Amino acid sequence: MDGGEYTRDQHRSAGGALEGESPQRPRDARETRARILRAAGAVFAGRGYEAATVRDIAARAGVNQALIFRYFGSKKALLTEVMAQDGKEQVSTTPPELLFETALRGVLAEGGGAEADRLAVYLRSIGSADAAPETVRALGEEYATALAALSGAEDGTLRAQLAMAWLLGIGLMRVVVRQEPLATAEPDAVCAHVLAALDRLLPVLPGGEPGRGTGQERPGGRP
Amino acid sequence: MDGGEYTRDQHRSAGGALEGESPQRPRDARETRARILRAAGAVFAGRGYEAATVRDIAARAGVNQALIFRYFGSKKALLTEVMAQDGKEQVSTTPPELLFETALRGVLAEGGGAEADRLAVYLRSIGSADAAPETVRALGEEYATALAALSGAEDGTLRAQLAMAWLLGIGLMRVVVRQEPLATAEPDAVCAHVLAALDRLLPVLPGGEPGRGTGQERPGGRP
DNA sequence: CCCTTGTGTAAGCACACGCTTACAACGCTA
DNA sequence: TAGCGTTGTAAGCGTGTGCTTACACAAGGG
Repeated sequence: MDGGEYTRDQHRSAGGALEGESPQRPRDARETRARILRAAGAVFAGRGYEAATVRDIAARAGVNQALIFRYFGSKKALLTEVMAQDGKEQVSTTPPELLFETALRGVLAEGGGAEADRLAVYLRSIGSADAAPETVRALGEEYATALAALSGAEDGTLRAQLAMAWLLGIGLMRVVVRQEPLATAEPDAVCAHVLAALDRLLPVLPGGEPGRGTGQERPGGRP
Repeated sequence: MDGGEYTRDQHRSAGGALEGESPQRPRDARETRARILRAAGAVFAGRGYEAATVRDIAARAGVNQALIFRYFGSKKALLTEVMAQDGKEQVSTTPPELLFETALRGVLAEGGGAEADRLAVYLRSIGSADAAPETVRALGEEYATALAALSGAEDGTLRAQLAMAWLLGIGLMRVVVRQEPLATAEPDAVCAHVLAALDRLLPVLPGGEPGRGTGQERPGGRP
């Protein structure tokens, strides 16, 4: 399917420093590890955990597959490491009332940003691997508690998880089911609809009536 | 893991007509086919397509695995047939304005009803198998057009698909991620929240303010 | 009776997978 | 130079998979 990019020319790699870190060292374990991680992310995202093979990942990374086991121990451990990449960073660096919209826009962002890739890994691997559901649960818990905290309602956690479920579902429809018109709809349009609807669930989120484009109004408190 | 029910006593099967069709025929191809189909549904739902094995399904159905290939040709064809079971029936037999709530309640229904099983098959197999996304897309199209028809809005299809995405996401959270409290929340409570929120998206759906239980109000037109 | 057709079974083929092993090339210090 | 730990490689082991083959019964027709 995909052409054979990344066929690294053994040692003496040319000049093209591709991560902004120590360009052109011939036997660099850190670089190799990172390369494997990146390749694994792409392959897991494109095919799901079960369908992805260690040989594929090794080939894409341009390394021998034995290295994968030296560096990560097992295929499952590799998946875990791929999914654990930052992730919870966003929760702690984004103000809670913007968390949902930020995440939504991340889901809606086009074309293999690292973030969309990670979501695809979740979605495509979620059915198997049992590492995936666990990670989704853990990450989801962080998002949910952050969102629940700012809704004063008694069932705030439920409400927050319902919102997250919508996020996941939208990602599923766009990334793996690819159903039109949702798959290629304008992020702004989707965002407006979702935020408007969620106004009933989590009243503190920004975003009022549908069709307004980016939500910027209603910046402050709730009654 | 699961106890070995279904260890059919070869020929001379006892009396218990279990499908309401031609009880107790010793070598009944139709019955065997149906048994395989049922077993496949259960195994695919519990483990996802890739992780499920033909041997598992055969054992659960109490038949030789070679029969599976005689009757269905391949594992993938079996998946397709399992997912194609009725499905679109619901769309044509349910009045559009109740379609969403009916589907939602199906998703929320506890414990392996055939419907929840089929949803689990979708969700757990959606990442791989590429038969699954296709079927979800096809089925989703039917739901979406039915829902879109009753919303007069120009972007009715988008709105309908967003609603379906929520459905899928809620199913994912409950069935495969199993995140609490959503996983074991009261169907009525979830339903009320979702319908209330969707009132902004698809105004013709029943269901107004949250916390009311089943919605019955606002039966008619939109402005 | 044999022959054919439909249903069920035991055994195994070919292959791709995750993972391991034995070894070579390199960079470094002495 | 030799010694040593690190990084990379080629080859293959064991296993489980989807799927096939060759055969055993049952029933009907000549």
